[in-house]
Amino acid sequence: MNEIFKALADPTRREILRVLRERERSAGEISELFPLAKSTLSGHFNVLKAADLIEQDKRGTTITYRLNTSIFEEVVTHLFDFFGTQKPIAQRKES
Amino acid sequence: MNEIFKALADPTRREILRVLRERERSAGEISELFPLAKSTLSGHFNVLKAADLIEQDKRGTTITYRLNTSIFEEVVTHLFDFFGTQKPIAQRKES
DNA sequence: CTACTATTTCGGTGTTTGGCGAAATACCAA
DNA sequence: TTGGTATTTCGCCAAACACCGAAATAGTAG
Repeated sequence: MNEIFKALADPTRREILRVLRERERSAGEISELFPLAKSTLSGHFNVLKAADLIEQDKRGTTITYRLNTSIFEEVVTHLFDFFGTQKPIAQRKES
Repeated sequence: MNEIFKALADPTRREILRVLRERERSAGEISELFPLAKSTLSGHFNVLKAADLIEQDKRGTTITYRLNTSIFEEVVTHLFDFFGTQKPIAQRKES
């Protein structure tokens, strides 16, 4: 969960997710949309992958990235954990 | 929005939010729950305040923090913007 | 005013992060 | 194998971040 929030903290990575929302794209296609070095983008892909926010699949020398939408529910669930206005879901024993 | 995600990126800050979810607390009370210097926590409060995730109110020399739950909807809306599985909300002219 | 308590601000330190270009890897085609 | 394209990994650097303790601020009580 920590990795997800860390990944979402960077505006470039959020924009990558937005771009992938429309359709999957190769690393090269994505890099054309950003004024950043490919190596920099590659680093962002790694962070997003580690957070399980994107998935990759490779054909030939081309790597295609696609959004992992299933993670979305997890994030929302945790947000409820901070902000949910109803009574605690369960009594946490302390903290 | 950027400030919100940045604020949520740190585990200590997320834990502060969780603690404030139960009830509002003074800076001093919060600091007892964490193995960190008060000055460090104070820095975290500033970040959370800047992101509008918490509100403060001061009586005498005691400052009480409380969760701003209304921001929650905003965050979820933006998450939909990344992950929402339905058709694009609106055609963004480019990117 | 002095003393005390609650909290923040300041200056510093070590670590993490985002950026780059160059080199490495991987695959395909000639 | 040589060459070309797609992408990543590797140093490196500067900026941002989390943390601390000490000093400053602010309020209350004597």
